[in-house]
Amino acid sequence: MITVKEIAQMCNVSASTVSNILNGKPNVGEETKKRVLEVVAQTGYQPNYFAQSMRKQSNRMISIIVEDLDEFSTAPIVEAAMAYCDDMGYRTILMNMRLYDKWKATWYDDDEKVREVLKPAIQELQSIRVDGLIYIAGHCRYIDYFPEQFKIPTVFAYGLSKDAKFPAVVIDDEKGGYDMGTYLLSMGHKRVGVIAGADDNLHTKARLAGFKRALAEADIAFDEELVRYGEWNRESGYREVPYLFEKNITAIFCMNDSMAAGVYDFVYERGMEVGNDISIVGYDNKDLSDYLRPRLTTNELPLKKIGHKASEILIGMLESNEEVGGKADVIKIPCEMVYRESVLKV
Amino acid sequence: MITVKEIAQMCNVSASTVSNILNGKPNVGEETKKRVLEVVAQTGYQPNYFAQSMRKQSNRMISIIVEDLDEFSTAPIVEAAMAYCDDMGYRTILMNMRLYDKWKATWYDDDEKVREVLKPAIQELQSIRVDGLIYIAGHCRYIDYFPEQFKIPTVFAYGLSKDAKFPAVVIDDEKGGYDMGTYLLSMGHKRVGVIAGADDNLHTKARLAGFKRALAEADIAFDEELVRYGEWNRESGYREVPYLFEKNITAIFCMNDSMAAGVYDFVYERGMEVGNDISIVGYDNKDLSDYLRPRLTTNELPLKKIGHKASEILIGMLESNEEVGGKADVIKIPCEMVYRESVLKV
DNA sequence: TTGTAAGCGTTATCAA
DNA sequence: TTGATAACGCTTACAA
Repeated sequence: MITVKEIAQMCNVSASTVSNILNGKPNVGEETKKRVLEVVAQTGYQPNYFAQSMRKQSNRMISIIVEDLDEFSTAPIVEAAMAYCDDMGYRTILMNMRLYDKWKATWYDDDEKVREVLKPAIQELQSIRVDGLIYIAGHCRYIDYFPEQFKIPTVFAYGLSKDAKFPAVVIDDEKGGYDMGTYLLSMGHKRVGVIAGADDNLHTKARLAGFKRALAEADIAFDEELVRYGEWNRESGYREVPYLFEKNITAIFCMNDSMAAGVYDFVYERGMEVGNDISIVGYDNKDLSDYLRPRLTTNELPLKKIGHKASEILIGMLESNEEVGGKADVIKIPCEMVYRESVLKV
Repeated sequence: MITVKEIAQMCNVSASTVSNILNGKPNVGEETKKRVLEVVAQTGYQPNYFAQSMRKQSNRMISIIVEDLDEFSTAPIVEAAMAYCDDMGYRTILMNMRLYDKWKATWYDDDEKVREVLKPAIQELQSIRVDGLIYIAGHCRYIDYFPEQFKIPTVFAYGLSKDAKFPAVVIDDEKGGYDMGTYLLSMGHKRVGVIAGADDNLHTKARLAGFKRALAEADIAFDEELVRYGEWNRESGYREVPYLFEKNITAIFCMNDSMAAGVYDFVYERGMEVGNDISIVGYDNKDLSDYLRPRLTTNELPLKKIGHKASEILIGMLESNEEVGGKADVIKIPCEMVYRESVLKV
């Protein structure tokens, strides 16, 4: 690989002159400048990034750690985060823990498993001397994998930090649940069943809280009997919906699109029609929601916004250089309702 | 940040001794070794990666350039490639050109646009002194964006290099078209319409060629009139299918799942039933194919395998250190048929 | 068994 | 306006 020294020799100047020119320093002769730039262009010379950052003691590098790149919510967040970092002149380095790929859902309750994978990743971060870290969770929860002494400026995205000193950017699930509730109410549905996710899940709790708030505002009593808990997948939607049908409901709020699809399966099997005999809404606005028939009304996850905001906060921290004292912010980004044809006005 | 020097001082030894211990060199006293390792553990010292690779003149780093991380086929390829690189002890650095995000489909015919984005990425590669590159295309075609003098060992994935010196790993589209053809024939369909992608697209051409081969083997004449060309999206499936219905076909081979979904839309509107009045197959096995009703028979893209193979080839090149002479291999990975309920046996 | 010194490629400082 | 020199943190050859 060609170096400054060689460029310098070829131009009959010193290495420092070449460096000065390349770094746009003032006080360089027009003549030499032209000559050097020409040679640089000809040779395709690129300064060695390692040498540069070692010397400068700064590398404008941000690491993005994801729990699984293949999880549906992750790639858009990453894409948006990278876009912003790029624009701000930061390099990004993506580390993929492949948690789902390795263990399906069995790591959820096993912090030790995650710590084991995260440890080498963190070591690498420290070894690379990244300026900051964006940790992108696969699903929302309190995350507590980082060692006490972890000091790299970090922002959490799509998940929360147990350690309150780290900022986090998450979905506004409460508002999402509230919006769904008000919408169903506005369409005249008074007995609304809910197929929630796991009952101790943060998404579940917040969406349910918002839903209750909507009911309360309309002076409708919340009935715990109308809530069933699934595992976010199609099968559990299919499995739980019969219990709801026994309760005389006219609409079902599924807390994600996959479970809604399971409900569609059941409704179809019974020869009924969604958006007619029963109204259904989902959550996420995954691709599939537009292919169900009738198309599913749902609440779109603001994934790109989350990625953007997280990197914005991180870079803000890096550039302001303020000591992160005490409790950091938790930013909640609202979802956006997508109205389609799965809800009947009654 | 703590350095070897400081560790050395704390242990009353020299920096080289610390380095030797950390790098598992022989001829170090058990006693000092223990002491040093202890201090290293206590301080959480991590060697500076930049200093290391500068000194060692090697960094075991592979870059992955993607045209768009958000394109459905990309993340799985990346995930698999990263997994293999990890296992082999290579760091990966992902660069996302965000071509679709920036320009939708308008860059397809505009090589200059792409070169403009690729150029800084390549400069960065060279600046980081990566050992190798995996270029992941957003869709299959001949790629010709790299400068003449580009010398970094490179493998293409999901796309081909115009410059024959670079190996490529792509889908075996010809076999995919053939498999679809034989399957439909085996189900008794003799007049099969085709909704293809853009007519100059490599996927289109190869899948059509395979399809023709299947027909030929069954002694059925290929009828150009039964082929319509779309733009890979739902709308074009919907738009093109009426022409096919005029031709008395009993089945339709859609060259991707999205166009198949458009055909479903049309069939549904006409009050007919897929898998009964008309048989339909797709291609890709995107999520949506499992949510259409009836579930869509399709051909699964071997994305993980492509990512794995591409990195395997690249690392093979790096470790064998052979000069890449002349023409490189193009590896074709077969798709896997996914049989569901959208085809009627006649 | 351990330590000294040199060098990887760059840039900042300071002197010419 | 330019150049010599030192330093970033690490590893390695060689000397002790």
